[in-house]
Amino acid sequence: MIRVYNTLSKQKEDFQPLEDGKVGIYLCGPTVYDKSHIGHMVGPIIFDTIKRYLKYSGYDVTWVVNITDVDDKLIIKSRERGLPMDAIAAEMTDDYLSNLKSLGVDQIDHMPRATENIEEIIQFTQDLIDKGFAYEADGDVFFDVDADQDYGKLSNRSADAAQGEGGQAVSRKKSASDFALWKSAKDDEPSWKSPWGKGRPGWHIECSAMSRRILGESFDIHGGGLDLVFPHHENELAQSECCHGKPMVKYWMHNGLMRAGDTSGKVGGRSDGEGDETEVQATVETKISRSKGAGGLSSLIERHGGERIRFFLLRTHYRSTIVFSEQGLQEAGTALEGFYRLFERYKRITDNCFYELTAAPLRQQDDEISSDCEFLQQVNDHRQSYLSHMDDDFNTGGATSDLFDLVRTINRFIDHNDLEQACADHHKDALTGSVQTLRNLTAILGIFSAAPVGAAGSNELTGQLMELMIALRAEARANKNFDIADRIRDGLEEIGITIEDRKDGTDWRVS
RNA sequence: GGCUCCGUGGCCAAGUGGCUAAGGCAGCGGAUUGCAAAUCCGCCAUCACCGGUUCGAAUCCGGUCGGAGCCUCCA
Repeated sequence: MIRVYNTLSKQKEDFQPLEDGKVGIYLCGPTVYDKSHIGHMVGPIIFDTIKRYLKYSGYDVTWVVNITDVDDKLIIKSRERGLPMDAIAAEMTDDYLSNLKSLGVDQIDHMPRATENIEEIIQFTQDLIDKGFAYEADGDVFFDVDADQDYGKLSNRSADAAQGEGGQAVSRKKSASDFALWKSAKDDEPSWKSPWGKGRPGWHIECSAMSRRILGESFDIHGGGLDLVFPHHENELAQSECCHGKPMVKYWMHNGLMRAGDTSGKVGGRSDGEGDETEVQATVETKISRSKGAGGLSSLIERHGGERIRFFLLRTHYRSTIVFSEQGLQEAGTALEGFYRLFERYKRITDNCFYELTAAPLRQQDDEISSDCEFLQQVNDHRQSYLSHMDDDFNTGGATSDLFDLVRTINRFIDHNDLEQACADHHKDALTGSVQTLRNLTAILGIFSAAPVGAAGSNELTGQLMELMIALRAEARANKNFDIADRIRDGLEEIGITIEDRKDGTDWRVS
């Protein structure tokens, strides 16, 4: 039984979708006014993993991530850069999508844009007016918080404690906590025709409208960053439930926020203030979106690779705060090396490529692996532990530790039976079975779908040169000329190539 | 001020009432190696502090200290 922490009830609940076997997930995506930073990727990566796990558990999952492409910030950006709003939105959406791709997020089924759902949004707003939960004021439409008895139940806030947006709108609102469903537009602002004049949607209404269109009036999971609980999700919930008279979402899931905690200055950074050297030493941790120099996600991906970043995020439970640091990323990379080494051993022994293995689509099929072989028994124990971690509110941190256990178990099996020397058929079968299990479990996390770049021969010329170097070194070693042999090895190490001697030959890799 | 959450070894991080407190990184010792690398084996914590509940708590309750988020745009 999968259990899920629900922000609404503040506790873990048994996961039971509204419709048997089917799951609808809506995740709040970005407002595309600027390039994405790593904090924007936490939600997509964890929900990508959650969807994979739910699929593996037998559910038919529909996952929606919206793109907010109309909003005050976009309008401001558009003025600053002298470009139309939709051009900026298109540029930033491309950036977002390419980041998702690099990080292996490929499970999204729908990515609706606010501007493509204006009709739906207007309809939704009209419904709320008709039902007495919203009112028009001078071209603006506001949600009437006082009309909603339940307002505040998600973020545990009373209506009057929840002061809405201020500014010019404030005078037209009946209550300070009322929020805009529709905003009237000035002449130079992007706008759409509506029953209340030209205008644009408010921030929250698009999610209510688009989730209804794609997932229905009630759906299973709504996700987003912890910072969206109030006001965004509180208001979405209010709109939808007042409009439909039934619960909008069964499980509200919120991921922890990422903070910058690095003093290296490259990606992390400090929150504010000028600060001299001594201050920089005292690491200031801040929410990424508020820290300076938080951008540069694409350069981060270039330097570390998407897999490392994904693994780094998945090693922590999704609800906890993640402190971002270069060091943490580096460590994640080192930890990943152990897997790569095992895949190489597997290839040497069986001549099969781990990355080409097809992951078992379903947990049930996978359950059938039982054996009286002690080794496979241990493999299965680790698998069971992995699954119970994932069942427990998608505890990817605990699950990854089972993966390390699994790797060690397999390595031990290879060592104890000297499989790299000679591998009998029954050993080969056992090894293959265990590696297949590893494939199945890592596929759920969305890692190891392809060989890491630069892990083997980067190009033909390098390969040929390395062959020559290794041959020369082998000759030196055969002649017990270890000074030369070591000089070659040390020299290569200096330029980032690691040499591994084994009984039947020498391997190399870019480290 | 109101509302949440967190504080586990040098660092990261599972565990949320009961076997000897997972795992990763770093470190140390050993096997292996010409020496390395890789791999394997072994070593390295009583859970911020104080008090309480309990036969029994890192895990529940109260307090103290420290940190974070939301209450304004925010993944």
